[in-house]
Parts: sequence; C-alpha cells; structure tokens
Amino acid sequence: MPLKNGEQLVASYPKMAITVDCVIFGFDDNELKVLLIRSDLEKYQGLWSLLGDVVKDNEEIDAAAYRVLDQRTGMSDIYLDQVRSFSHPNRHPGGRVVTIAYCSLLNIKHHSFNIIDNELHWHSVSSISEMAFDHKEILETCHQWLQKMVQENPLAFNLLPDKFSLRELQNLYEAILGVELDRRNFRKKFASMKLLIDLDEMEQDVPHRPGKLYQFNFEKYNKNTRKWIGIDF
Amino acid sequence: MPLKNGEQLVASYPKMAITVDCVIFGFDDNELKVLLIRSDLEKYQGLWSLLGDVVKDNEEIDAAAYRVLDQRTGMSDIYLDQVRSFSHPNRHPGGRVVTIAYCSLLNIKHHSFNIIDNELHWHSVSSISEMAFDHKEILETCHQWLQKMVQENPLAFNLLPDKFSLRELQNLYEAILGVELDRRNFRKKFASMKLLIDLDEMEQDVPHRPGKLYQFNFEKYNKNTRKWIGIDF
DNA sequence: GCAAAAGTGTTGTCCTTACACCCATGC
DNA sequence: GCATGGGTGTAAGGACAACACTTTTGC
Repeated sequence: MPLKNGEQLVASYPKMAITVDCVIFGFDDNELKVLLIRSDLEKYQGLWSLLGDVVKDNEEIDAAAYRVLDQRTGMSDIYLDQVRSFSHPNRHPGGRVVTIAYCSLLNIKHHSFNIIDNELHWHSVSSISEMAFDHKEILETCHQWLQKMVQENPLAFNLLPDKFSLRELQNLYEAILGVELDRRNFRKKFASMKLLIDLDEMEQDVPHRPGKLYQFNFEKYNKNTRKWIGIDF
Repeated sequence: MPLKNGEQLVASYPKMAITVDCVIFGFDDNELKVLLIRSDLEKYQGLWSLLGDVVKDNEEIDAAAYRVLDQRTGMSDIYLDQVRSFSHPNRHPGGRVVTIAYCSLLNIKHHSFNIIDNELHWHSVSSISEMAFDHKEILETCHQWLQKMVQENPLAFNLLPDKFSLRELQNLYEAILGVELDRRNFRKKFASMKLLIDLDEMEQDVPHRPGKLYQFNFEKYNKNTRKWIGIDF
C-alpha cells in the first residue's frame, strides 16, 4: 500500500459544519430548570433552542462550549462536560451540521450572572414540549446523563448556593431523579460520607424551624483517589 | 433580533472534516487486545493507528462507525458505542480533522471474522507505546471507558466465545480492570445474579480439571428494567 | 502421585431500608 | 397551640471481603 500525503488526503475529505449545544441546568423553586434561548431561525420562529454556536477554525470543541457559556452567562470556570454528538444529516434545515452536546450546571442565583438578553429564559425541564432542531432529544439525553452522573459524582452542589440545607440538597436530588427519597436515610448517607462541612449557621426567613447550613468539602473529596471496583448490573 | 435564513447561516459556517475512529477490543491468551492497522500516512510510517475513516456527506456518524467495522472485519451487528470527540486543531498533520471515537468489542475467534489485510493486527493493550496521530490518547480514554462500562453492563460477554467457563470470565475481568479478584467471591457474585445459563457441558482439552461452560442469559437480562438509585461517590 | 485448576461455605462487617417520634420556629 | 418541616435511632436483611481445603482431570 503506497503511503499518502496528509494534506492531499484531508483535502479530499468531505467537510461539514460543527456546532456545540450547551444544556445548562439550574435549580430553583424546587424544580430542575434549563436555560434556553428563542430560536433566531425563520423555520423555528417562536420555538426555544439550546445555547449553541458554530465551532471556529482552529478552535477546540471544548473551547467552543466554554466560549458559548461565557458569552451567554458571563461566567467561566463552570462545570462543563461533553455528552455526545448528534449527526442526523437533516437535523439542521440549513444543511449538514453536526453538533456536540455539552452539559453544564450552574447556580441560578449566582450574583455575577445576569440574563441581559431577554430572549433567554429558564424553563422547567418537565414542562418543555416542542423545541427547535433536535434539541428536545438532546435535552432528554443530557437529562438522563445528569441523572446518572449526579449519583456518582458530587455534581449537584454546582446547582446549589454555597451554603445549603440538607432539605435543599434532598429536594434537588428528588427533582433531578424524579423520585422521593427517605429523609432520614438521605441524611444518614451524607453524614456517613463526611464530605459536608457543618457551618453552624441556620437558614433565615423560613416559615418553620430553620435547618443547618452546610458546604460541600471539595478539597477533601478531591484527595480521595479511590478506585472503585464493583461489578453490578 | 431579525430572523435568519438557515441555508445562508450554515453557508457562513466554517467547515471541517469529521472522521470516526474505532477502538476494537478483543480478548485472547488472557490479554486484552486491540485491533490496529499500519498507518498509511508518510508522516506516521511504521506506526500503528486505529481503524477509522472519514464521515461522508449525508452519512450519520454512527453509521460511519458501523461501516468501518464492517469494511475491516466483515461483521455487522457488533457492539459499538460512541465515546467522545477529539478535536485538537493540530491532531491531524494534513489539516483540521475532528474525530469521534467509538468503542467496539468482539470475539477474537469468531468464525466469520478473517483478517485478510496483513496490515491489520491484534495488539496487547498493555504493550502499546507509540501510535499515529493522537490515537494513543484515544485508546487510553476508551480503555478507561471500558473499565467503567464493563462493571455496569454485561459487555464483557461480547469478548468471549458463546460458551465460556467462569475462569475465562474472571480472567477477562482481571485483564480489563487490571486487578486480581477473589475466585470464590467472583463466582458467588455471578451465581447470585442468576444470569448465567449452566450448559451442563465441560471444557475440553484443558491440561487440568475441566470447568463447566456457561452462556449469558441476555433475554432475562433485557427483561429487567430496574432503575437503580444509589448515591455513591 | 503430582501439577493445576475447579469447586465450595462461613463469618464478620458494612450498607441499605423501613419505619415513628419529639423538637424548634413562625404565625 | 398549631402547622411546618428539622432532627434523630434502631432493627433486619442483604451485600461484600476475607479466608482454606477437597476434588477432578491430564500427564
């Protein structure tokens, strides 16, 4: 087999546009929310779509996703993870566009975060019906991904304020997973992990007995390099 | 904000080539293997690379990966899963090429599988040093992905013959995970799952006491729709 | 009979689950 | 004082980890 020249080879390849779409989850009012923008395409007038943009020449795809986040929310240093690609040839009405979906979690009440663009809104995940493009499918895939990830990693804390009560934490898990959990066992579970810092502070302005406030001990968690082996299916 | 025309918009996007690269794992001689091909690029002369090809116009990316598998191994209906994209702008010496990595598992001794191309070889995963492109990084990512997946899903059986002994199964897990497991506990674990069919057959031609042969009960496994909730990190 | 691997049980520990009562606060 | 949610303990069952000896076969 004759050896090939890389540039000639790549020149012969079909080329297509690649975009990133960010599924940005938040949590408010005991509901899982997602940040959406009104589609600016004629065909999808009035429908909501994920926050996305095209990947530039010489831009890594992860970098494009962080750029979208920064441009839309003004925040960098946010949790972001690649989920998977969506590539149906007709998924975009304007031609062939492959998209890479990213999942992101952020605290909806974060001070430095201002939604200036009034075409941008938080939507309750459970109430979304139709969306532009295949974004509904992407959203559902990312929600399932989140349900799995949140059980294996301390991701949920990215959706909560710095200081939170155990009730808020439990509400969040219940909202993401769509189940009800036993309060005592939930608290015992987190107590046994020893990864919550008791701040010796109390909730304010609640119409009932205030709960204690906690922080997640990321530092301690990151020191744990345990490699877990457990066949289970 | 004025509405946009989809075709004009997509026409303005930068375009790039997309490839798929398949990390095809096999198991033989108590070692985890990966199927590699000699690079046909001048720059990487002599180095090994993953099996890949460019994604065609109007071809879904998953379909491209299945096509690569079929072209190289003559097999369809094989386990295949998308892992993630690799997009460093300079990862391909011939220009901008984004690749989507896929992971695939197949039985190395499958009868209908013939490696005709003598540039194609099975390599022990642990003995691979340098590879073409960023394929070493892709391989490592896929290996980690496999280590996780094999603990949560009955994937390992795709690497074994239809009929296998518990010793073979355990050797496979040990090879993938890079650990030693207690034989008694391993057998108890699989016994308690009740997902192995005892074939009442014995190994043949082994230089020691032969073991019983089993099949995995995919039918029973697929009927189990349990949704597992268990926070653990 | 020897080498090599198959096959098997028990015990302690830990994790998970199910479940009910009193407490602190705002109104 | 009443409504609301905060906070706690226990007992039973199941899963996991550690551990050693006997059995079967090929040579």
